[in-house]
Amino acid sequence: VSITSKEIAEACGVSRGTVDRALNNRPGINEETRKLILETAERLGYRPHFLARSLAKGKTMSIGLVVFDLYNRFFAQMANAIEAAAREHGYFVFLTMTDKNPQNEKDCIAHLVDRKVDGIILSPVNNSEDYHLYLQSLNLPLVTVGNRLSVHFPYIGIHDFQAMGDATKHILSKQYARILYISPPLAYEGKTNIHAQEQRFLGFTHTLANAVPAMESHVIRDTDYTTALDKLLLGDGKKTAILCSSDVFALETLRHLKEKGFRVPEDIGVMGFDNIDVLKYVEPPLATVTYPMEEIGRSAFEQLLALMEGTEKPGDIFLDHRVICGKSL
Amino acid sequence: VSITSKEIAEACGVSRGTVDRALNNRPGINEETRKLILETAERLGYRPHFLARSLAKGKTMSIGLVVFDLYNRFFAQMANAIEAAAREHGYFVFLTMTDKNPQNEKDCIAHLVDRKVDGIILSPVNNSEDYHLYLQSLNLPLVTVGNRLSVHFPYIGIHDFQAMGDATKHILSKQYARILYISPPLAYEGKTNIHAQEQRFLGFTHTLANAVPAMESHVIRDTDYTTALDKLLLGDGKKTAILCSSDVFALETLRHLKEKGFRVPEDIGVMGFDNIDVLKYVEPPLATVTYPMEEIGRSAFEQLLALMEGTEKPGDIFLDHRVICGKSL
DNA sequence: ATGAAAGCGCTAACAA
DNA sequence: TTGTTAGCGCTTTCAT
Repeated sequence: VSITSKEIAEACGVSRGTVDRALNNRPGINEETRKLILETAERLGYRPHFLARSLAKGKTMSIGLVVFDLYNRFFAQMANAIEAAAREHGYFVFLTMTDKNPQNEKDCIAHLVDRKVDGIILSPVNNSEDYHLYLQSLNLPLVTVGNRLSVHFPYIGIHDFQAMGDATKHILSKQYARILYISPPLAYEGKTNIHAQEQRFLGFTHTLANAVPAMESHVIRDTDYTTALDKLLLGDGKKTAILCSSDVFALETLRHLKEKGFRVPEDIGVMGFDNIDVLKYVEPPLATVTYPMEEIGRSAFEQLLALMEGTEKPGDIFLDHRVICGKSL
Repeated sequence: VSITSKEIAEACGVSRGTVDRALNNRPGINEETRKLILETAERLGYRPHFLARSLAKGKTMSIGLVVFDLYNRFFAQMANAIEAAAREHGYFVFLTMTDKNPQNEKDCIAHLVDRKVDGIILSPVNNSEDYHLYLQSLNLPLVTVGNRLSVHFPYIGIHDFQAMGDATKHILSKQYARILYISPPLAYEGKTNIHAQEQRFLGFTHTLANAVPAMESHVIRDTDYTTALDKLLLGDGKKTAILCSSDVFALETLRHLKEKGFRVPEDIGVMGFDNIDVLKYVEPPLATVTYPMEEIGRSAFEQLLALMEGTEKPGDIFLDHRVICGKSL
């Protein structure tokens, strides 16, 4: 049904080689013939066959994106930026999702490799030694986001350690008597990749350890963290701030506190992390840490591009973060 | 670097044809040879070359997804569901975004066609007569979501007309003296596809026209709708309900009202539409209309699959919606 | 049951 | 400047 370069060749009375030269403006061809060929191609509505070209050149001009899911605002926004950057450069994006399931991630990667993508942007949930040996063995340009995997793959993100440290300092600067840190359960510790969350946690403990004067603190990593929270809030009327390792926890905490009749910030302070876009509709404005999600996406693609083109040796990129005060502290 | 079927053939001392028969369990091959070939393939770590297969078979096992962007919760959730459904069936998804720009949409479609996707799920922003003639001329399986395009392409969604009618009735059943309808500006009317929004609007006006007793109403379609809103809320103390054509408007309205010192629902009622997932963190719980976004995604893929496989004649699918009362009315 | 050969549509190296 | 040829890796038809 569709026009091939061979038909153009016949229509112009030249060879396919010549047609190819004209179509891809390669040297070694008469201007006249080139014009003729280009015109006929136009007239016939010629469209190059991508698969055939890819097969011949060994490049597909497509990349794979592997994320947890798109319910997560971070991934949705980042994917958005990646797609935009990619298409600007002629690349298309295969979207795949793992639902945080390590096996799914392996399958996704395997499929993307089978489809001969030119590169992969991965938000890893896997973490084992074997795993990144496997990835290296693929010999495929790959950059990571969301969670660090190993020094062998560029990582684009922020300094989570410092960022959470800054958040902690921000709370320390206020008049609180104790601080609770809420973080996802570590049930999967060691099994799945939670590098970013770990860094945040370390940033918190490190900053707190050096705080003068020292401040009382508790860490909640239970799956059912609201129950754990209730227990801690019972009894003494110590002025408490709750620092959450991500906005989603902070929002749920906020909701939970309201239900329990606590006022924020009068009775209890709450701070999140990520500055997801829905915060603008939440009352009171949540204190949080912001960073450019779109830019992470864009940079990730650009680093991948550098790897794919082999022009420069790409490394990690750390973007700036900033504390947003809000009115919840 | 990678093993081809030819190498397997040589290793087994058979022809490529035989290898193919074994690999794709086709009839006409000795069980012994098949086993031998399968084992060698396994041993050598053979992986079929997707591009080559696609080129030969004319099928790529990939589909294109064309949406506005992923900031929109509807698209993010739907894309999530589509990817899951697709991969379950062995299809991969090319993600492309239009930013509501008609030209971008055309480019996206053109690129997807060039890449020989087997089908497309489109959330159209274009609307012209020429346009769907063009799409038809592609002769490619295509289903639409988000906005209806033409009767020639299956549409998966809800009955927006009835749904907004139900929302209107819900408000009518409460003790309000007037109702304001907030909808996106119609600056683009006729230029871009706003079918869903139109249906909602019609559902509103139709229901209101038949209301007994009649109720005062105003429609706000200004770009700067908060200013328009302020004007209407000045003066008479008529008990007012604000019905928004989507949750995002409702959330912004909510925020605006709070700033102005209005209490919701005591002073003014607010209702949204879509039940986006962030509503669970908003205070007061917003009255809205809910419908299964994931199911739309899944159904869209299934309809597309039916089209691609040519098994059955797919048609439109309308999923159920439901009013959620919330506490904002 | 197996092999041979012709494609799918494009690219690239080598001749002319 | 142009044509020829040999791939890219897999599928499929037709012989054997």
